[in-house]
Amino acid sequence: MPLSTRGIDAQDCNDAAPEDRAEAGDHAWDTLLELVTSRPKRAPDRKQNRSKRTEQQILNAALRVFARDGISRSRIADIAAEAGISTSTLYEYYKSKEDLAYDLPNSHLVSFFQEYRAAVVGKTSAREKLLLYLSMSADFAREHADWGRLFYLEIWPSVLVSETELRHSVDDFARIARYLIDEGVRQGEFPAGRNSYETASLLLGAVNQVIITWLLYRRPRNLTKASAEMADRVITMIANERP
Amino acid sequence: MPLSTRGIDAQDCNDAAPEDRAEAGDHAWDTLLELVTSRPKRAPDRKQNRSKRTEQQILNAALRVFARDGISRSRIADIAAEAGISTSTLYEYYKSKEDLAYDLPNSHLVSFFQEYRAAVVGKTSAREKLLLYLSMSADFAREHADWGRLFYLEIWPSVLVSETELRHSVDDFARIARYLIDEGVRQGEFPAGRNSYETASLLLGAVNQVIITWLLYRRPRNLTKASAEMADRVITMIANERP
DNA sequence: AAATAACCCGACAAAACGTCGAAAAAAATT
DNA sequence: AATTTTTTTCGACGTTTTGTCGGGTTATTT
Repeated sequence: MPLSTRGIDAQDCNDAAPEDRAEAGDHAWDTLLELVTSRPKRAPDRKQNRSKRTEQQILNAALRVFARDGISRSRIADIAAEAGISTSTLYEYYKSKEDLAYDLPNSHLVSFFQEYRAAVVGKTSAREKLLLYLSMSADFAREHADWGRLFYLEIWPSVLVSETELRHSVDDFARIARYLIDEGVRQGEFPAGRNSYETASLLLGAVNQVIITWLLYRRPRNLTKASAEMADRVITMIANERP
Repeated sequence: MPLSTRGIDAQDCNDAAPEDRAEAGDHAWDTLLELVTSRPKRAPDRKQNRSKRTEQQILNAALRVFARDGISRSRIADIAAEAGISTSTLYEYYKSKEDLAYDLPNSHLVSFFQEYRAAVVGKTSAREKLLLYLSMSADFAREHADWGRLFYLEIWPSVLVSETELRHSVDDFARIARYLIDEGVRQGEFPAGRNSYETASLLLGAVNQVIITWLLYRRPRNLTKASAEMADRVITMIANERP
């Protein structure tokens, strides 16, 4: 649980000190990080502690079962049993399997953004920030492989994701990459003249491909090394690209 | 229906004329193309024409319904109704919805390989072949958008694909890219010293990302142009990479 | 044209999903 | 601390979807 309750304070500095130093106090960057780490949780309307515990049990159980069987083969009854509750209780918390599946990855995703936010402090160049971002995203999937399988292999590419709340967090994922690419161009680390949207697709597509292959086949063996290499390689290519 | 019945003749040239010209008559390349265009169809044991028609109706209906509702929300009964048959008849052909969903993309995929095989004749450099391959893959998804949604957004990344027959065709997809990269290195078009597996991930990941984004959001508007640009850009980067 | 094989469907069984009202537990009120 | 009220849980039950089976229909073979 990194960073915890930083929610409010970064936002209301909007009208406060408008620093003019170009490098260090990057306003838009802070705002973006604040945004992605504070997407509101759905349905926080439970009163008793017992409920929070039950909800957590459901989430843990669902993650295990989904990762093991895939969403389509998983049964609500199995998840409820694994969570130690009755199926009807589960329906008190989520109105359907789909609802559960598409809410589930949210908390992990926010955790990832929080971890990144904490780790990126001190990095100055856009290139460093970008490399860290991509490396950390792969490492996060490795450390939370059950979540990774669910998110990268079932949720992210799904047609259904565009109808859910999760969509915003997914969009944030690309938004950060795009922001850093633009920043790199402004600071002269990357050549100008390219569509940053396309460049972001290139970067994310390449790294995600490595992650997905690892999640499916556990190859290459060392994901941390492979993804960092890939990220570094592609970033270098982009930096050296003739405009 | 491109190329139609070229199945057999290319195979029995295995023991025939072993041409030594390095460029034109590339044996391994022909063999690979032959392999990917002739993956055996599952369950060809139907005798009557009536059955072939019924099976085709099922496939067409399933493609429409899956693309419209997503696999998980689609109902067998809907597909059967759309195909103009009873549900129990559908079960004569496919033992489950999953079975149907994972067999469905096969024929289109083979068609794509066949179209590519026909179009690549005459291209000599590995770079040209690779560019054509990636461009055509995007264009094929655009022309068969229903199939594209099913294949790229639901089947390919799925955990379940690794258990199905379709896996082989999916593997073929990457194998061709890898082959062409290796060929490019041999012919000096690309610098040596890189893992061709990694380079293939980079290429496919980048282009697929463009395709997926288009399938989900219809952006960028012109997929043909965007994917060709992306492919060309990445191939150029790889060609210019310092070893 | 009779026999055999292939194909199709209605009726039924099984499994999974989802709802509801009442019981149990916790919190609030008196 | 007994009560009322609110929150949470669960078993019983209805609905939807999946999957099976035997017999009837159509095509093919002899």
